[in-house]
Amino acid sequence: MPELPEVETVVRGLRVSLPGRIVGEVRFGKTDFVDNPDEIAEHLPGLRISDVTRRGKFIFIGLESNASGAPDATPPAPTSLGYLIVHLGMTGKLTVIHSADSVSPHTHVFFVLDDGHELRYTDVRRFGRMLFLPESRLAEFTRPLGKEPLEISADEFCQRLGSRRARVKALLLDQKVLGGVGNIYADESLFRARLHPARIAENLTTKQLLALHGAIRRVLEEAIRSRGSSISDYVDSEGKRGNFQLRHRVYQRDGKPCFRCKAIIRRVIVAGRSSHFCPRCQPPPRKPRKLRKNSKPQIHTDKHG
DNA sequence: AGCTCTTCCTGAAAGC
DNA sequence: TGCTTTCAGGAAGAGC
Repeated sequence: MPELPEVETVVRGLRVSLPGRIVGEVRFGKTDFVDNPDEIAEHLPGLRISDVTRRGKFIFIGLESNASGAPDATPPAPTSLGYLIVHLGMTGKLTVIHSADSVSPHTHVFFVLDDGHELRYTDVRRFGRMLFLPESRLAEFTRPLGKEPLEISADEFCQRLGSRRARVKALLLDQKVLGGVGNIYADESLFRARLHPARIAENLTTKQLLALHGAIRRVLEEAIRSRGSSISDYVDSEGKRGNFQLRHRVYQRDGKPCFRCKAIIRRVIVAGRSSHFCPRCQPPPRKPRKLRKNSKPQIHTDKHG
């Protein structure tokens, strides 16, 4: 499943071949995962791809006017007209291949390019999403998105999570809090920070939050260097698999011994997701005492000093 | 505010 | 062998 490192790997690959290309015909198979297929088919042909960027798990393919049409006059500066935005969901793939190459099953969108290639979107389960976003609505689209995990400062990370009463894993998965962390990297980060996924964020010490902030950074950076994790059938824009799955410490290792302490890795459901952890390295939160009618309200000591 | 449940979809794996 | 059932999961929405 593509998370930040996989999406980043795809984006870096697309960045090699897409910028400068002019979009030609757009063809669709199924469109139930596309917000505005008619707009895409109508507006994209003739536009030039300016760049490819990432926000969280979203891929932004920048589109500008093709200013090279007039042979005589000085071409006007290209203006950004908007973005083709793609979320790969669980099984989405974006690949650039020759138009003559065979079409893999479940390929639902074809963007013909001006150099004999096509940008194709393939998605078995169609949990992905695609839309054309005009420049004028960029802010509206990005406003609710969470901070980039590789850019958020330690201070802001501690503030964002430390004030929340939810389980820490639920917050890591919440794309309005952090953009790009999914189930794999949430589990791997929590293991490295030695925090149980069901810990309540508010109850973590500043030291623990800082450890988590650092763990997320290290895990994501290491995974990007490994070109992502290939669980099931993830491949990048050139069809190549990643390698980070070989370095997972807990994800999908339930029943196997912890690399650090040899305890058996366990799997539980937290925040509706399979969560893998070492019961010794990541001790569970203390069972909250059953509240009695006349029990005093619990006072948390201020951990921020 | 935050939890659980449901929905979307398909293929893999388990069950019979 | 072959059919049926179950499960997985990112995100959004409903209901509690």
